[in-house]
Amino acid sequence: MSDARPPGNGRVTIKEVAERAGVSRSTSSRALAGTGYVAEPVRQRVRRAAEELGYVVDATARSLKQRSSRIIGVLVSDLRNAFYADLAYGAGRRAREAGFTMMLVDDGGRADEELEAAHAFVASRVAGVIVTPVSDGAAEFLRRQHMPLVEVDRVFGNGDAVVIDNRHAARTTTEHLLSLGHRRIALVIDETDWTTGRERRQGYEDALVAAGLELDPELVVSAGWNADATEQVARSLLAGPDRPSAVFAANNLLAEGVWRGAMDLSLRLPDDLSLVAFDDAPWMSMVTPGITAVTQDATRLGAEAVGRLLDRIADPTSPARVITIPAGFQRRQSTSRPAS
Amino acid sequence: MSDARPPGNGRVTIKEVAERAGVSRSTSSRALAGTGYVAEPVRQRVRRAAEELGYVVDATARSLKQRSSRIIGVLVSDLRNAFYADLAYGAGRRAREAGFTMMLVDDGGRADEELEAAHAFVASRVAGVIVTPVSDGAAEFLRRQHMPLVEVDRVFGNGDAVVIDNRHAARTTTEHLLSLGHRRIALVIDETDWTTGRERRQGYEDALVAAGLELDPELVVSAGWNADATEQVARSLLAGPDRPSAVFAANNLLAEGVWRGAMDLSLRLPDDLSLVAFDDAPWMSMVTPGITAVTQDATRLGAEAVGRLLDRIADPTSPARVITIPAGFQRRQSTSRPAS
DNA sequence: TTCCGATGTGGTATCGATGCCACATCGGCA
DNA sequence: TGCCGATGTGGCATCGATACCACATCGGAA
Repeated sequence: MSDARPPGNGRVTIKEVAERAGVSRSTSSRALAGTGYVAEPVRQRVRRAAEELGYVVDATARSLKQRSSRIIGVLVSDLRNAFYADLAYGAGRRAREAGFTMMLVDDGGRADEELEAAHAFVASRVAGVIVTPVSDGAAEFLRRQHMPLVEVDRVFGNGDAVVIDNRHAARTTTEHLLSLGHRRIALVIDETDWTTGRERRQGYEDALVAAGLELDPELVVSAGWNADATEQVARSLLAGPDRPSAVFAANNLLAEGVWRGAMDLSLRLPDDLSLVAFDDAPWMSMVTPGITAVTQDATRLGAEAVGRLLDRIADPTSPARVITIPAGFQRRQSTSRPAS
Repeated sequence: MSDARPPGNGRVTIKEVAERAGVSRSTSSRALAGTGYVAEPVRQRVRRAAEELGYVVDATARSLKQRSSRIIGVLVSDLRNAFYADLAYGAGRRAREAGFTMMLVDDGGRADEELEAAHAFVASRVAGVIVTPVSDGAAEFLRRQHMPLVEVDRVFGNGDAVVIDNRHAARTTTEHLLSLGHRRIALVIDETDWTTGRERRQGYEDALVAAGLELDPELVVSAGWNADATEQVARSLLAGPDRPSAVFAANNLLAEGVWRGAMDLSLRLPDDLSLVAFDDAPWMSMVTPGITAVTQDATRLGAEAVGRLLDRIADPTSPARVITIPAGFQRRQSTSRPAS
């Protein structure tokens, strides 16, 4: 308990613990790390000595010797977005359960910062990395460095990944609108270069095609990265007389933008417009009417990714796996049959 | 660029870089780290050799030798709460600007996990720690280990800290309600053992006392940790005939609970009840009517904390400082003069 | 010409933990 | 008595980067 700072520097080392416990350094190491044989009374003595001296193992020294740390790198696009925050939460919790700590970096959706973060992870000799990729640069770099890697939510490479069943969820959601009687259904989406967007768009098209409808390119609108920009896009989409009777927003930020745009135009949900969002957010259950949404368990996504990563670390040669997690569906009041 | 794995293990070391560049290890180290003299052409050559070999410095070895890493530990209570996520975002960004990486742990508001995380930080020899403390255990432990430390949002010790001006903000907020004509103003609060809650309560009382009102203990209601529990508490608070005409909810979760409780009872804002929240959240600007709120710049809070921490690391002996950040106020439609 | 300062060399120590090895004890069992 | 297995010792090497030292070089200034 007392803070002892015997030699030059300051921190207690295992050598002092060993001396205090009256054993050798080897034995202390075994007793503390729990590897190899140690008689119970000796283990007790060592542990007590460590406690009394306030000894804390030097993970940098241990990592150097063992050539890997007990740290997992997590790389997300935007912590301020609840989706990523939840994902990081799930990843961190699962990692801690397994005795790992999380090193978290927010790359702001920028490829250069993503690569820089990957570099930092390798430098820190993390045991593995979870990433919601924005380009293939980081993943490629990490693979070249033989770093265990799991992509989450989106996938660029052909390694391990954990994703939502985007296509299927988008299809059934679109079918929900169709079954209500909608025929002009707009899709507001950000980025179709990514698997996430591509799959969601594909699910949307699957449903329309299956219903025998023509695909109208004008109804697929791409919007930017924040709610403000989307609000503008939504206003022009919804302003005309031939506006769609329903909008499917492909993520929570887009949904917010569309919702605000609709408010600006004094459109009433669901009478004037049906709205459904991919990815639930707290506000969707609080506004009136509540917004129907596809729910993604981001926390689980993060946890599963870490789980897969731990398996990968344990067995570096097993074949790559893509884990698909089903999405949920939360029907609320923002969707109903079209007015006319 | 090509991945070279010459010797036994796998990773490229500085020795190989030195050989390829045709210089000594000392010189390579200086060239790459940018410390000490190196002639420009030599630096170029070394950098190029490192690039070609895909060399990445081993931070564990460097940290061991230098007895400190370029990592900052950040310890928050709940990443799923936007306040902490924003705070972590700000901290991470500021840290990265300074060339540090963030090691993030969510302790779930539990003292035991907090202590465990502090232990992990010390083990990793992080350069310093930011914490939103839930007990004094972790902070005390870190101080005993001579770990640079900054407390954020709440403060337990008497070291460095960065906090919101809670008392003043709570006072002016309460005065806002008083000036509208409210006399029975309830305060729904979680925890008054913490400085945050204590200060907010004090600000609330300051305003009432200054207005010459009696303090009614029945109007100060303590609620739990999540919105669901708060909802129940709010319902019993708001059910009676002598219910308060205004509620001041001391954080965003409490506000959500009170809001839901009011909805359950079909109370209309602001006619039947005025509601104001400490800590703005996205939904507050989206519901109708919008919720008046004290705004805290959590991102700035995190950034300032890291800034203070870096100063502390640079100068371990300077006196402790508490940095107070002003809160903002966002008037919306949930507050108006009482009905009768 | 001489000397200086800037630059670079190689070798060695260091950081703290761990792993390994040859060797020492010791109690108990055949 | 002899030998085994369990346990522990103490010394030394290792992980990779960095710090430091005594020396070497070399171009240019005095």
